[in-house]
Amino acid sequence: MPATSTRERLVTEAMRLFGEQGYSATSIVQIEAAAGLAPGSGALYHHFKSKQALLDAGIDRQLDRRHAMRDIRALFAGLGDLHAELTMLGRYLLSVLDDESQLLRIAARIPAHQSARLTDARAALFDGLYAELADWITGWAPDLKPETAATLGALGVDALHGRRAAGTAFATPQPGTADEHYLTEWTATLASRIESLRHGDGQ
Amino acid sequence: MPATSTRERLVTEAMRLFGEQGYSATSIVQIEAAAGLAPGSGALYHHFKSKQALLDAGIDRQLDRRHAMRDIRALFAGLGDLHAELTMLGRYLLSVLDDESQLLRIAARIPAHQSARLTDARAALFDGLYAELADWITGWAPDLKPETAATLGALGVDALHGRRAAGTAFATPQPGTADEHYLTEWTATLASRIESLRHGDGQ
DNA sequence: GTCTATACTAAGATAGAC
DNA sequence: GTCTATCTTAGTATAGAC
Repeated sequence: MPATSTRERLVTEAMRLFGEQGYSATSIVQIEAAAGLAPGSGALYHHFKSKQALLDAGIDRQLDRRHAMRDIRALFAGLGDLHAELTMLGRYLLSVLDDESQLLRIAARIPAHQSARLTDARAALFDGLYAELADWITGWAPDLKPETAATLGALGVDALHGRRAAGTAFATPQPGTADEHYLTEWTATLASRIESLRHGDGQ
Repeated sequence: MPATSTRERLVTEAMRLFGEQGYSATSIVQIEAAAGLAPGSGALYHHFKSKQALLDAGIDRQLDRRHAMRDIRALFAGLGDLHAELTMLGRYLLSVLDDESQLLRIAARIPAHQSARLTDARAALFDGLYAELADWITGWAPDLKPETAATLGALGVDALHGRRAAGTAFATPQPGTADEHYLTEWTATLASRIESLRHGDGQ
């Protein structure tokens, strides 16, 4: 990490501290200190108009990263095996949730009305993940009612998110020990439901 | 609601405001005003030593309520039909999450280290719900490895929690329109998995 | 761009009259 | 137990020297 700009360091440290302590509980002084500036000097304000503007910059940076990661999903289409593809899809969904865990942690702690940008970023993430799983399910059970596929997609993503939400309260990304067990059961459960829907179609 | 004590009103209003705005974003002045005391008077401090003590009292009150609700689960044991029992169990789990939504909302917004009592209350709730679903599953598939039952129990509860977590960011308890669809799919998915585990036992 | 110093505001908590 | 008034601390943000 050679020669990052002060502005960049401020965003990085601010988002880290927001994630650990919450937005309002993190002071400008702390952020300045963490970024290597003199704590208490208003040096931060030469880069950002306000604390809110700093948060907005952090959100935008995360959104940029999110866009840069698009179209990875195509990588594991076409294995031809429902169970194998679903396993990879589950792993992928979990990794996305981990990439976004900082933003999710911050969003979870801020009252919804306080930052529309943050609320929107969170909603867009989940809408995307719901749709991703639902689309994949539809590919394997084309005659499924769109509503059923959407609900099952939401259920699958919600389960993974719920799994992370407990650890999301803490700052540490959580050990992956039991992750594999969970993911195995997740795959088996969804696969079982999808299989039964493929035969009893129209549902 | 006749003649509630000032102390009781303070706890009620404080927990409501903590849930809506977060703990640190809610001021003593606001709480006093909401409870019908003169805003800015230290009148609150005749009932509670500090803001933290007020939160603790709110948590304890919720824990008391939780204990008072125990042993309802026995009500829907013994219908004899897996699908029917699971539907009722799902509805019950959702209702518990709704009863606890205020506390969960508050807990989600407070850094974990700031209130061990709150973190513990949250963990105890989920441990209880995980075990409740896992036990029921074990009743229908006795030969299941305890670990598998536990994982599937966690998955089921996590899915319901994830479903509520989106709405949990907001203060409103969320309309129940799509709840039935979700619960129907939840039941079908878990039932499908349990059925398959009953036959391919030992797993 | 970063520093020292400080203005301004709001919060948690206390003292003492009634 | 509740009030008015106030102490103390901490946070956001700004001004001006370097």
